Order: sequence, then C-alpha cells, then structure tokens
Amino acid sequence: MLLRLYSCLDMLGFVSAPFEVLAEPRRRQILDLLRQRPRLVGELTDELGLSQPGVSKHLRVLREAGLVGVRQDAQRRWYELRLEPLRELDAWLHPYRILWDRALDDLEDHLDTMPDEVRPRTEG
Amino acid sequence: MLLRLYSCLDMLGFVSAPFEVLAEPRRRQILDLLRQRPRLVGELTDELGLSQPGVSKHLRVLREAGLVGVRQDAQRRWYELRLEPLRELDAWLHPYRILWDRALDDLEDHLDTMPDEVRPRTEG
DNA sequence: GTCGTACATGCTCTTGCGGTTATATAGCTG
DNA sequence: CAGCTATATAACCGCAAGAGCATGTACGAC
Repeated sequence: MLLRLYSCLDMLGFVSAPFEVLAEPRRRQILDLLRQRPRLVGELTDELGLSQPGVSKHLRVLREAGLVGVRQDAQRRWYELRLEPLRELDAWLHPYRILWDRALDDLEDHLDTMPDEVRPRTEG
Repeated sequence: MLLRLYSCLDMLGFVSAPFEVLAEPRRRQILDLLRQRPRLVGELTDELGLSQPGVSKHLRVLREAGLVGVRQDAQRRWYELRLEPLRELDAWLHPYRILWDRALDDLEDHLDTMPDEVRPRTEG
C-alpha cells in the first residue's frame, strides 16, 4: 500500500519505508531467518512454504528498502541482513519509549509517596 | 492487508498487529498527534486534511489494535494514546538491536587491536 | 418536539498488493 | 553447443484496503 510512492520518496531521503515493508509477515519472517546467517533464495523458499517467484518479489522489496543486501556467487545469490533501516523504526519508536519510561517513573513515585495503609504489598 | 485475519488472531493473543496498523502513514501521524495530548476527531480531521469519516475509520483500526483509547464526553470523543501495543514493536526489534550493538562492539574491538599505522584518526 | 453538532457506519469505486504460472536470464557442466 | 540449475521478471487474477459520499446515531440546545 503506497509502496510505490514511498519507495520513490525514499530515494529522495524523505520517508521511512520500513514500516510499509515490514507490515508483511513473510518479510519479517525473512529478516528473522537472515538474522542467523545469509541465505540463498532456495533456502528461503523452502522455509517460507511459498513459490520461488513470490520469495524473489519480497526480496526485491526488502532490497529496495535497504533491509537486505545480495552477494552473487555464480548462479547463486546470498541474501544478508542489513540493519541500518531498522534504526529508523527504532527512531520513530523513541519518543514513545520515553513516554512509557516516564509512566514507569511516575508509578514508582506514586508508590513511594503512598501512605503505608493503602500501599500494595511488595514481595520479599 | 491481512488486517482482518490479524485482528482475529490478535483477539486470541497470537500475533502482533501493530505492524500492519502502523504501516499507514496517517495512522502514525495520528499517534504522533496524540503523543502530545488527547484530541477530538474534529481536531484530527483538521490536522490530517482528510475527510471526517476517513479519520474515524483509521481511529477504529487504531482502537481495535489497542493503540488508542476513547473517552466520551457528550457528543465529543477524546482519543488518547495507549502505549502497550508499541511494546510488541519494541520486542520484535530487540534481537536486531542486539545485533547492531554487537556490531558496534566489534568495531571498537577492531579499532583497539588495530596497529597504529592503519588506524583511522580519531578527532579531538 | 426540531435543529444543530460530533461522530460512526454503510456503500461504492479504484488501486495496489500478494499470490501463482509461465517465461526470460545468467552461469555452470559436459 | 545443449541441458541443467538458480534466480529474476512478466503477465494475470483475486481480494482487501483506503478514500469519498451519503446516511445513521447520539447528545445538547432551544
């Protein structure tokens, strides 16, 4: 969805495509597999239980998003994980992470200043 | 895409829908706006430059994914951010974060054991 | 009650994704 | 060269998502 526009904007350095790309469960599965070691298209095809052209198509999307890299070796192509685009995901998440850290801090403060009578039991 | 299946699996506690939900730029934009404070549908409509029913539809998706909550006040509905589902995103990202932290460590080790002649200049 | 506001829902249309099959391309083998 | 392997690309199909418009619903004001 909107992938075409986004891969276009992406080339101009505007938007983070990783979200759209990783919305696909199979593509996340591919990344999970590549986390262990580089793989051939054939391996991925077996693991995913998908047609080879289907896998190639997903790999193309991942490649254009910079999430995987390819190393050619005769007819074979070793696909490997590239981490950089995931940092954009992480960056988007950051302000939210701050919020939930702060929520935890507030909770602690609340417990600290709570009178003993109504204070929940702390184990140990 | 596959949203129906996923919201179904989600109710059973199986899969993380946040990826599919946040693939939509407008929905991310909504969350970004709600990060500051709760908002009315009308406000969001103005900010997004989208039709009101369009906004309501996105809000419905966000609600079903647990990413926003609603508080009703007469005819008005205050939508507010809910952080919990974002933790699933964070959790998925975690093994990758470990990888890129390790990559940094390896780089440091490499620099530490590198002979001075070929060692890149460190500023300062 | 009627009217106006704030929002949700239903419908229809278009578009684009994800899938498969068939075919093209590239490289090795003999 | 022909034939096999590994992968990419093309062509096509089905379906669901996103957008707009019209309508329904709930609540307050009068």
